[in-house]
Order: sequence, then structure tokens, then C-alpha cells
Amino acid sequence: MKEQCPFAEIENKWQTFWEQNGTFKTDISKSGKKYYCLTMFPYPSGTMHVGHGRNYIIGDVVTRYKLMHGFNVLSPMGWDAFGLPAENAAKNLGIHPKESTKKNIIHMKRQLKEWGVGYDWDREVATCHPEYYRWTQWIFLKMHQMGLAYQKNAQVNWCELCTTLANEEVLPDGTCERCGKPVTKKELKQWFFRITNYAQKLLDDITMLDQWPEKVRNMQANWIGRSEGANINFTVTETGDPCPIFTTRPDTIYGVTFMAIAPEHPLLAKLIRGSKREQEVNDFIKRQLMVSAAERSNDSSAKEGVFTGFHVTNPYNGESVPLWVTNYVLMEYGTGTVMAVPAHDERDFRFAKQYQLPVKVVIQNPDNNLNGSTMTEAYIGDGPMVNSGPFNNRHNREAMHDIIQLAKDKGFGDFTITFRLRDWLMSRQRYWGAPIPIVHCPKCGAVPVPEKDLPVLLPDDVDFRIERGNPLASHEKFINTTCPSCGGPGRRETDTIAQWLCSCWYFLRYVNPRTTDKPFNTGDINAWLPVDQYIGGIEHAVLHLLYSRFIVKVLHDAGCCSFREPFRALFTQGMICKRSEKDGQIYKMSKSKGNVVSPDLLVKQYGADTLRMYTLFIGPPEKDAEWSDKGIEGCARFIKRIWRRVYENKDILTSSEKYVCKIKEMRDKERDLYRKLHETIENITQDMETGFHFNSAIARLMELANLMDDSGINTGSTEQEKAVYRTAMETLLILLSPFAPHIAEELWQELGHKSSILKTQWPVVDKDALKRDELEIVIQINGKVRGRITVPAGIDNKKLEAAALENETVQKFIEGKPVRKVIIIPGRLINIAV
RNA sequence: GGGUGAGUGGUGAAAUUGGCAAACACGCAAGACUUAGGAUCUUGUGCCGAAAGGCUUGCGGGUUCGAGUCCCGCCUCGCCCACCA
Repeated sequence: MKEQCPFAEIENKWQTFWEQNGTFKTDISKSGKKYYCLTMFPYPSGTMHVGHGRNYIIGDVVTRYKLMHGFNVLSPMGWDAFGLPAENAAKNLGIHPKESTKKNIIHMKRQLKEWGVGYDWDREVATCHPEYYRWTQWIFLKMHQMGLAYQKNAQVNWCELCTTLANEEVLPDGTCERCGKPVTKKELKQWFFRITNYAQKLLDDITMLDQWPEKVRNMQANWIGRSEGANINFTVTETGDPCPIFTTRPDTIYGVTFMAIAPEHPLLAKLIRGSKREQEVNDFIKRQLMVSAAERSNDSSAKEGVFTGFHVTNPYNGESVPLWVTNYVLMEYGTGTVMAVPAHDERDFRFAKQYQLPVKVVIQNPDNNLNGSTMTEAYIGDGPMVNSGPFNNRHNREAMHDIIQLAKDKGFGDFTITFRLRDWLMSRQRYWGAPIPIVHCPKCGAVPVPEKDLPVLLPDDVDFRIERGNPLASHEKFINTTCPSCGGPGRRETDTIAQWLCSCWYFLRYVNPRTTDKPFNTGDINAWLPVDQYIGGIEHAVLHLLYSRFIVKVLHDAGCCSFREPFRALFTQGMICKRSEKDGQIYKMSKSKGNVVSPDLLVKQYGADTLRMYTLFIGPPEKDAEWSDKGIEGCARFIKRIWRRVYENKDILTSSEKYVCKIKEMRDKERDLYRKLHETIENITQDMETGFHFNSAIARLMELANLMDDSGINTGSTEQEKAVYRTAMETLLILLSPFAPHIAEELWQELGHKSSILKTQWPVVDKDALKRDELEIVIQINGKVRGRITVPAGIDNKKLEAAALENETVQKFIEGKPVRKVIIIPGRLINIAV
């Protein structure tokens, strides 16, 4: 017998075996039941910590479990390889993104293999490869062709050195996260995708996602943010300019006492030019535009405003109310103009009080008569309408429809639905991304690059000096080209495609990763999609998962696929956190907090199987977990124990004799272990099928192993001892194999099996094994446990009741008190109420 | 402010969905084998109590024969969205 489990050797052996035998290779044309198990591909940042590892290990357990159920499983992996960190490294350290990305991919791939995670590496993709981004560009063109890609001027966060910044890259003090320079707003012509055209579909089809976490579905619904209301056309009293507003509360429209407009609103610029208050209003606008996005969106920041000198006329009652420019109206939502009803809106009320604007009650509180001049807070409840012309005395909710209908009839408004969702900004002023396949021609405008000319290659020889901004923008060889339409001189678009687009169609590419004449084969993706199980972090609940749904819907409408949703079931795993030694707080693992646990060291110290098991045993996979360096010992001990037991009992386990489990011939101790074995099969299977209760599944394996030790039947003195022990050990290995595959394969082979344990069918429960001759019944008196009796299985209730009442301790507690009621839960307990 | 999840031993947690609370593991304590143990094994380990027994799932109420689980109210914490008209 080997003294110690040589896990490094074993892991190497089996990882090589799986690779050489193509264990995880998928023949997509094979008939039979398919299963597409997908774990979100990573950004190749360099190294992965145990928190990242959890993700892939969960996916691997599912893959192996499904393989053992005879599914044709597709389990691919790739790299979301375009991104800012690589470009920063180039600017700061002088390493080309191509090189750093390549290096990082090699390292991370090694890590995945070390963990024994099984993928079909023949299907590997990296979004930064021209063979891949060619088709990302193709999708851009498809969008353009369908009228879903367009250009418009938009405000971006702009740093003179680092070019465009995402909101997340702007510090709360309004400076650039990277270089510390002030961030300003800059208007740039940008490409957008009309995801808003699909807002309703994206919202409606959430109902199809019944195997997604409710939380994610809610987050998406909130993000899409549908509001029903009305558009009402006010007009500027002095000039007659239209001033439309959107409201969800048309029932308060007679209570409008002022109008609020966003500082960026074009109407405002038009009105104030040359007006009396131009100076004052302009000062206010300038001040607002300088405030950083983060600061402005801070709820606690003061509400400010300035009277513009203009008024608007309310089409319902002809009243003219002052027009104020304020910092709390968003240009991007609704019409950028808000009708203010201080009496019935919290924010409008506070603003009105601050600037002494009138408060006009138009909905009466049935419980407490409201008075506009004495109110201390807005009344947002319901009640009969007052001061509202033809709608007086009607209930506000009930009148809502007629109020909008009136506007429609008179031609100054209509029913409207507004979404919070905005069009998707596609342009990035960055180098490390797929070039937008557009040529700007002075004659023909923005001309799409013909499909046959794809990919538009990203040049390698660019200048990464920080002061040059986007390296592509100064690469004249790249920029100068001919117009695909007229053949005259044209200039290439130098913005690149947002990384999000690269990652929201990769699950299609995995099906046909090497086709060179199209992104995918429609017949094949129709057969393999939707993804049966998608696994990843909750942080993608909105962006990636919403974008992917959008792209699939567009491809569906373009006739490229028959499915409407990309992911049938979604599992979002929790993060692994660790207490920081610096301040004792618990954080998710990050380099800056210094609480990263390296799986590489743990693999060396304990082996991959132990790391995998502990990662799963630490807690329910959908919840965050706190890493403990001590806790891993338990899993290490368990694996070593199984290892020893196999060698200690090798005679029984590998004997050429055929042992058959026969319940009738078993004594109690064999019978008990045999029952436990089948209970374990039943429970683990349930753990796997209903939610991913891997932590419980592993606990049950430990229980089984404990009973195998405690039952004392491994001496093999009778045939049934041998039969049951051997069956239990073999089954234990099969059940263990998704979690600790290397050791399971090794011991499986040690027991004389020739093929991979993955080729074994998942064990099936023997219902007879679960039966019991005798049952222990708990006796409760008034709901408290007072004793227990052992009775034959199937005893009738009367006999059980009699037996319980005879019980000594029961007698003691009853002590002649009258028995009021007896509740019997068959096979479980009996409760006597006295 | 809106949405959402959670609160169980010294620790990570479990509880067949209303039926024996604390499975499994860590840690700790005592012991065995050892030159030694950070290997392995055995025993113990929710709290109070000498014991009988009592108490215990954030707090307070309720439904029920029976509540960690369901209902009502409160407290605390987490995450997501947030000036959305």
C-alpha cells in the first residue's frame, strides 16, 4: 500500500488521460440528447483566485454529472480578450496588449487545466483574434443593415489624456481614476444600437426565463423600467415654442405651478439667446455641466434652479406658469422637461418651498383636508379631484384615462409608454477592441465596410504614448482608405466596438468555432441553443445578460436563428470573500485589499481535488462565502481517507469473485449500510437536480464514508459484507467523481475498471433498499419530544397510539390528564395533546 | 427612496419545505500510537444546571397538536438600482 496519496502524480495522469482520450470533446452532429453547459468566459487578467475558480468548478461538476447521464455535453471555454487593462498596461509598461493578453491566456488556461476542469479546447475562442472579431464586425454590419445602428452626438466623460471614460472610471471628485486629470463632458459623434426598439420584447420575454433567479429577472425589468403615462404638449407662452412633457400622473395636471427643464435642453438654449436673463441662466447651466456625473447623480446633492424669464401654458386650463431650469431634471429621460406639481410630488414640493413657488392642491386627501399654503409635505395619495375643471369630484385614479383621452381628442397630448432603458453606446475611443467597420466618405457619408472585406484588421504597429490618446486615431495607414461605395478617398472610423458586443454572441460561435465563411451555422445553433445551463457572476445580471438577449432577438428577427432567448437556465454563484488582515473587514478578494487566496499554492499543497471539494463545501454556491484556510483540512482528510480505505480493503474490493447484494441475506449491519448507500444516491441526485446543493451533496458523501467505517463490515467475513462494502465503495467513487475527479478516476482504475469513471452511468436508487422493517417514532407531548418507540413498519395508527400511551415516560408526563387529541404523522411522529 | 436577499453554536453551515434544531466539517478539550507530530485513530463539545430538568434559530406578537420554516409589526446587515417626472 502506498503511504501517501501522490495527488500531483495522479492529477497529471488523469488530466493527460482526458486530453488524449478527448473526454470533453463534443461531436455536435451526434444524435441523442444534448446539453450545453456554459460558464461565462473570463477576461484574461492574468491570474485567477479561488473565487474565480468556484465558477469553473461549478460548471465542471454539472458537465461531469450530465456526461454520466448520457448527455452529449458541450462544454467550451474562451476569452473575453479585449479590454482596457491590457491597453493601460501597454501605455504604462510598454507591453503590447496582444502580448500581455496572450501571456495571460496561457497562464489562466494552465490554471483551469490544473483544476481538472473539463473543456473542449478545440472550441476555444478569443474575442481579440481576427477570426473571431471579424464576426463581431459582421454583427455590427447586421445591426446597421437592419437600421439598428446609428450615429448621434452624445456627451461622454472626457479626459484629455485617457480619452473617453466609463462612469465607473470617474472618481467622485470628478477626476480621472487613472491620471488624476479633471474629467469634463465632451460631445462626440458616437455609434449606438437601438436596444430601445426591443425594450418591450425584452421585458415581455422575461416571463420565458423561468429558470433564471427571480432577482436577476427583477433587475432586468427594473433596468428596462417601463412607465405608462402621457405626453402633454405645453407651449412657451412668450414664443409659442412647443414644450412637451411626459408624466405618469396626468391626474395632477391642473396642479402644475411651474415647469422644470434640464440644463442641456436645446429648447432652453434657443429661448435664452439674447433674452433678459441670458447671463444668469447661462452661468447656472455652465456650473451644472461642470459638476461630475457622480456628484450630480448623488441624491443628497442640493436641488437648485434659476427662473428663465419664460413661461409655459398648460393646455388643460390655459394657465401660464414660470419655466425654471433645474439640476434635477435629466435630459435623457422622458422629454427633458418636467411639469412640477408641488402639492402632489415630494421633490417638486421641496423645490417649491425653497424658491417660494405656489402649491396648488388638486387631489383632496379624504382623511385630512389639504391646504396648499400650510402643507408641510406633498400628498401623494389618492382622493377626489378639486380645482381641476371638468374633472372635479372624480376619483383621481379613475379619471386618469379620461384626462389623457381629453388631450388626445383636443390634439395636445396622447397615451405614452416610456422606458428607462437607453440606446446602447457602441463606440469606444480605444485601441484594444474590434474596429468599427465603417468608412467615412466626404461624398457618401458613413459607409459600412462590405462583408467580403471583413475583418477590418486592428494594426499592431501603433503608438501607445499616453499623450496621443486613442492610438488608432493617429495611425494614418489605418485611417486612409477608399470609400467602398464610390471608390474615392475615405477615412476609417477609428473608434472600436465596445467589448460588450464581443461577449454577447460568443455562445453561438462555440457551436461552429472554426467556420470561415459565416459566424455560425444556423442549423447547428438551432439544434444547440438555447444554452441549457449558464453559470456566472451576479455582476452581469443586467449588462451582459441583457445585451446577449438583445442580440439573439435581433438575430432571430434577421432570420439567423429560430430561438428567441440565449440562456434557458441561469445560475449566479456567490463571491468568495476573505477577511482582510489590514483592517479585519470582510471583502471580496482583490489585490488592493490584499486578501487574495491563490489556488496555485493550494493545488501544490493539497491537490486539485481537495481545492475543488472545499470550494464547493464552503457553502451554498449561490451565496457569498468566507474563505477559511483551516476549513480546507476537512476535505483533505476526507480524500486521503477514501484513498487509504481503498488500499486497506483492496482484497475485497478487487477480488475476481462476483458479489451480488441480496437484501434477504443481509444482517442488520449490512442492511443498514446498504440502505444508507441508496439514501445517499437519492439525496445527492436530488441535491444535483434541484438547485446546485453541492455543499450538502459532499456532506452526504462524508456521512456515507463515516458509516462505512463505523459499520465494521469491511472485514469481509461473509459474502454479503463483501458485496455491500464493495458496492458502497464503487458507488461512493462514482458519486464523488464530479467533485473530486482525479482521485475518483485513479481509485476506479485501482478497483480494476478499464474505462473512465465518466463512462459509468450515474447510480439509480433501489427502492427496496430504502425500506425499513422497523421505524423509530418520536413521541411528542404538547409538541415537545418526550420519548421514542420502535415499531414495525406499516403499523396501524390505533396500535401505534396504544403503544405510545403505554410508554413509561409518556405515562409520567400525562399523569392522568385527559388526552385531548392525538396527531399521527405516519412513519415520523405522534403528538399527544393533553 | 425603489427593488431584493439575509439574520441558526466558538466558526463555515444543515434541516426532506409545517414534524426529533444544530447533519457534515472546522476549531477546541482529553486520550491512544509515537523520539516527535502539523500524520492517524478514539471520546467529548449549543446554553444554564451537581442532577432531575429547563432554555435555545435577531426582537415582539399571531396561526397551529406542532413554527428556524407560515402571517403581522419591529430591529440589524448585505447587494442591485437610484433626482425616472
